[in-house]
Amino acid sequence: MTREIELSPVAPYDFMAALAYLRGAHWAILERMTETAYLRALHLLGQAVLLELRSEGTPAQPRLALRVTAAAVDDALLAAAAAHIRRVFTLDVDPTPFLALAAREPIFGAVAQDAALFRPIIIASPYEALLWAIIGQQINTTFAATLKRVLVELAGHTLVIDDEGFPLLPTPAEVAQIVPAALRARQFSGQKTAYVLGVSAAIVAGTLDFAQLAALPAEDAITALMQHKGIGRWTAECVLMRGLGAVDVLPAGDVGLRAAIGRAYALGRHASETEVRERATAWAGWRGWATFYWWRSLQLARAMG
DNA sequence: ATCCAGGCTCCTG
DNA sequence: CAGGAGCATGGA
Repeated sequence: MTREIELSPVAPYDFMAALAYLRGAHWAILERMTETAYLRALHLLGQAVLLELRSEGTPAQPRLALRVTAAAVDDALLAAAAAHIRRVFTLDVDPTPFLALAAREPIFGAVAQDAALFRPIIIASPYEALLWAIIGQQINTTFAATLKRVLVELAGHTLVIDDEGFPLLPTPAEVAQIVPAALRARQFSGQKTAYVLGVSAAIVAGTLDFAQLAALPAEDAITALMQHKGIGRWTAECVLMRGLGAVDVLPAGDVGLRAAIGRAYALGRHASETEVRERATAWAGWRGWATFYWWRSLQLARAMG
């Protein structure tokens, strides 16, 4: 069964720019981008659902059409799907104050050049953001994408719609049941194996609860996340920023962020964590958004070869 | 081959 | 409390 709903982003909004970003994002292995559409299968309200998003407007007058396909699509599911897409694509956030910050500084202004048309994209769930952060610890993002695929292959299911298969991220319960040796045999280190299985079991047990964390001030949520083995400050900050959409969380120790800033400001080396924090005072209130555009500058550099 | 990747834990001093 | 080893693998 398929139903459709229309979404109106805060204008202006360029959906094609969002698609282009997603095509080059290593973490986006469950998303399928065609010329004009974004497709993604996920669990919503306990159901496996396929979302298909395409543009029906212009950047100046943006309108997006969302098709929701599942065994049964009631009003609640349709509303949940719309809310999900609005959150993931930050359709409801007015970027005006951020644009004012970016315009004050030529170098960052260039990095965030198209922020007027294209806003940060959030990972589909806090759990997926947490998996991506743990997997990505200390390894390059290409290899991290390989490991994420392994997790999906080992424990995930496939949603089949009209003879087409769409991979689903395994649930915490499904991941928690993976035998450690299976991950070790597929290039996971012993530590990553323990961390991924441990946090998944904690979610099943209820000792790690994203709904509770989302209600806390960012710094409290970071502290709470860091109580779990395998979650340091960087991982906690990534979960808030990429999974919960925290607009002002800055992973100042991040190697990629330090590299991007070092290069943009011609330091001839990585910026130090302290230097990142100092620069970031200029983006106060929007440091999470700033990080998104810095990271994307690395993605664009990669695409240039 | 060597160094570095969108780090974390544990152990020293 | 700061600093460093070990983890495991791939890409440049």
